[in-house]
Amino acid sequence: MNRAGSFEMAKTLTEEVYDRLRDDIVTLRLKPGEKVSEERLARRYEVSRAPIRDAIQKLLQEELVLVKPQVGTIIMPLSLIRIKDVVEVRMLLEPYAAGAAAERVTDHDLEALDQNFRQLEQGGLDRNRTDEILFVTDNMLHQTIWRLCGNNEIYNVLYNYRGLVQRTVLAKVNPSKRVAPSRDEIFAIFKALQMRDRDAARRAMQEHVSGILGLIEQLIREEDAFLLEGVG
Amino acid sequence: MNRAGSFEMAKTLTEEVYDRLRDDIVTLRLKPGEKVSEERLARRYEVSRAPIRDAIQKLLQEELVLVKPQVGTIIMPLSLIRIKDVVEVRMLLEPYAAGAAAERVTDHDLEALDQNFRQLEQGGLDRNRTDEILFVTDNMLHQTIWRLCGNNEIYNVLYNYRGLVQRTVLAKVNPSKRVAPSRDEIFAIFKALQMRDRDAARRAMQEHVSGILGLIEQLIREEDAFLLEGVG
DNA sequence: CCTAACATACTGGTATGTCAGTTGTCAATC
DNA sequence: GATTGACAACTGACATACCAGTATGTTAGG
Repeated sequence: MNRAGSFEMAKTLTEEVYDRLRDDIVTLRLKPGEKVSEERLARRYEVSRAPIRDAIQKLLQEELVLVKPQVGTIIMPLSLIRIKDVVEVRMLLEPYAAGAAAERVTDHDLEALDQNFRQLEQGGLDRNRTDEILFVTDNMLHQTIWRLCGNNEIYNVLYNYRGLVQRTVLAKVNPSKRVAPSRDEIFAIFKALQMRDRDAARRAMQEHVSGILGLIEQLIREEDAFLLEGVG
Repeated sequence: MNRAGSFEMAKTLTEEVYDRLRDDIVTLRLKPGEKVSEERLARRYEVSRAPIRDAIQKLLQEELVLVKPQVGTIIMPLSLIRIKDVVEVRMLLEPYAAGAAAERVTDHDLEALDQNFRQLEQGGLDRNRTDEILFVTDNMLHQTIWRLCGNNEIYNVLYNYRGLVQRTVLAKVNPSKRVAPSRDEIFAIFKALQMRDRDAARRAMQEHVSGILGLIEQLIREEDAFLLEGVG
């Protein structure tokens, strides 16, 4: 059911609601901690409460919402600790996945990635556009690796996390700080894939996720400092 | 919402149905590939279709069932390939978890585990009873480690897999083959926890999961051989 | 005997109504 | 002024009814 098949049959309302709701959450149109209700959502999306309930069940599984019976449903608050846990899992899985993918990547996959990287290199674009391409490229690289690693469970686990990470990045990360290192990191991964070098791919991915983990840890420190400041 | 809190409030019907349905699946009372229907299940458990649907959503997330719209719902067929993927993920996560747990385990946790291991050692029990205790002990050891590893996401991922693994073991594994090595393996893990030895715990767990992986791979080979035989 | 149109039974998807539990309000009470 | 408790508003849990899509058996036509 995962790993988007070439083209989908007609989506059910549940799926449609799920997609829209999920997008509203990860793009922060629905804010962390915000209270929603099945009925209001039903009116908002102009469907009945049934598909809303089903969609919320799926979001519950991704832990993007929190349901308290008889009280309400809230958008899962951001938790840097939780994101740190997620990134730690990625740290354990993704280097292996990258290594496996290096041995399985096809020319077609490499070509698709190469197009994005060429856009990145030519430069001359304004900052926002560069960041956007970087974001898309990074995403594509990761998802390509998940898909190619030959282990569908790894794909599932990592795929399910993508919303959480994306939401955190949008909410907390000042893009300007992180662009340069990130670009070098993912480029190194791409190069390793091109050379079908398992070890190099593993190391490059390890480096990359370490970078993300370091960023998260720094954010946690900043948050702690802010909280202490508030008290003092 | 995970990590069973000390005592639960009144369960919702959905939770109750989920528990019963899940148990019926992992104990093979509902057989892999068997077709079920929301309405029949509703009659069987004497509830309406609503809680059945919610429960099925949860089982869908664990991939214990497969839902085809307008066609039916079937119990997820056993797939050794899939289990192999699952065990590979465990191979990447559990050694780390065991190492982390070794540094966090409390005397209370050790005492609880020790009780089980003492039962195993004294012997003099019939085979079935020994296997049962071994099974329980193994389960407790793993879940203790997941809980103690300090990373809730690792816990969640591994916890979600427990049904799939259990079902496969029940369906495919001839217990007599596997008892002795498994006992030594988990005992080594326990010892490492007792000594709070991170590296030893990691290695012992690696060994243990390797053993399981080897078992699965052997089962796959046997299945292939059987299929080829059928053709020849 | 085969094929294709059709009738039928069954499925999950969806809409809607009801219910019991929770929460916040606000007046009665101390 | 603080505490309490009745009450109204709102929530998700659950029941029920209906719908549209799918599979399958049946039959008319060749």
